[in-house]
Amino acid sequence: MTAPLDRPPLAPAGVAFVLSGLGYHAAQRFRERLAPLGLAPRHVGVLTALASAEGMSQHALGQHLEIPPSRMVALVDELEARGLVERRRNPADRRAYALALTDAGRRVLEQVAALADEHERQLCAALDAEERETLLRLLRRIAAQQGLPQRVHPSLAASDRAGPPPAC
Amino acid sequence: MTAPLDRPPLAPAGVAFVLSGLGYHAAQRFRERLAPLGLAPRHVGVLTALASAEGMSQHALGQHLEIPPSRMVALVDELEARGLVERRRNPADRRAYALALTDAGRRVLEQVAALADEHERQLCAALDAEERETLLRLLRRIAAQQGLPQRVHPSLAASDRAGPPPAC
DNA sequence: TATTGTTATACTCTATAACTATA
DNA sequence: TATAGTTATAGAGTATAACAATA
Repeated sequence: MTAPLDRPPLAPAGVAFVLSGLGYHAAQRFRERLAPLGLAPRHVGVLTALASAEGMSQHALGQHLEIPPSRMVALVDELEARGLVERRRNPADRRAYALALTDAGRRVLEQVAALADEHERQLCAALDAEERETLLRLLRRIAAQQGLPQRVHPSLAASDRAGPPPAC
Repeated sequence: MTAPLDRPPLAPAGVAFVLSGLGYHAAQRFRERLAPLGLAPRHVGVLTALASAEGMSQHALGQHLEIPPSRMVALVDELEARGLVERRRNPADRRAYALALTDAGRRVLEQVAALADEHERQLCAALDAEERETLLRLLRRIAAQQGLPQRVHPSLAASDRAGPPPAC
């Protein structure tokens, strides 16, 4: 038996709500840390994927990350303008580029890794090492069951977000 | 001592990354469940807050949720157009409205609650009841330490997100 | 005829600033 | 002079579709 309240009985926030709010918060803080490098989280997504797949074409990388071609153009333009990525012509197929990280790109990725470590530490400050491990294990179980890829952030596939023109 | 890899040694995703990805995922799935009602998550944020603060002015509600006035206009316009919220003139101060949920608004909130329950269940399908409790406890500890409000979703204050015009 | 990358265009969401009316 | 709400405008980010070059 529950006691009557003087306000409408709001259900306490569940896992989904807290997860969503905390995930948003984590992403924003990461975005702020990244800003001084002139990068947004989506750029890190591309750089990181590229680090594991040098020489991949723009199209293939976009497919891996679920980023449509037209968006890849702008993204790679930006990274190339910052000197972090190179578009090399592929002699075997002159339609496609072979994308490559530059040395500057690799250095920036190291900076990003350091900054991500600090981000992780700050975000988890409330938990001890064992609790962090427990949390990570539970989160990974959910992520796996929900079909999320391990290293690709789902927000990169922004197609389902704000809603594009409704496919006239 | 770690064995050499044939690929660049990518650090495994930490709490921050998994949290952010899973939070995004949870938000998207919630958005999809909401779509048939003609609502977006932001509308639910406003409706929920209003349920605990009937008669509040548009401005005050906006401050509580950290939503700027001009955005509140559009948001309340949309909710009013759907017949979920009423703008009542406040005789004591004719500049301000007293916002109120309509009966339809209350019914929709009940539908949303049911749908959120199902969402919660589906999202946590990988965990048993005890694990869910553990997860929720850990997430709440982090949320509290990070200064997040308990019932207000941080994405409602979208000011820090994509970046508005840079305050010329 | 299919594929890689590009451009043109349109749409959503947002914030800032100027404005109206009340106080 | 300050406050509640509104409107006008501009910018960031995205997707679709038409297009060019190459296969």
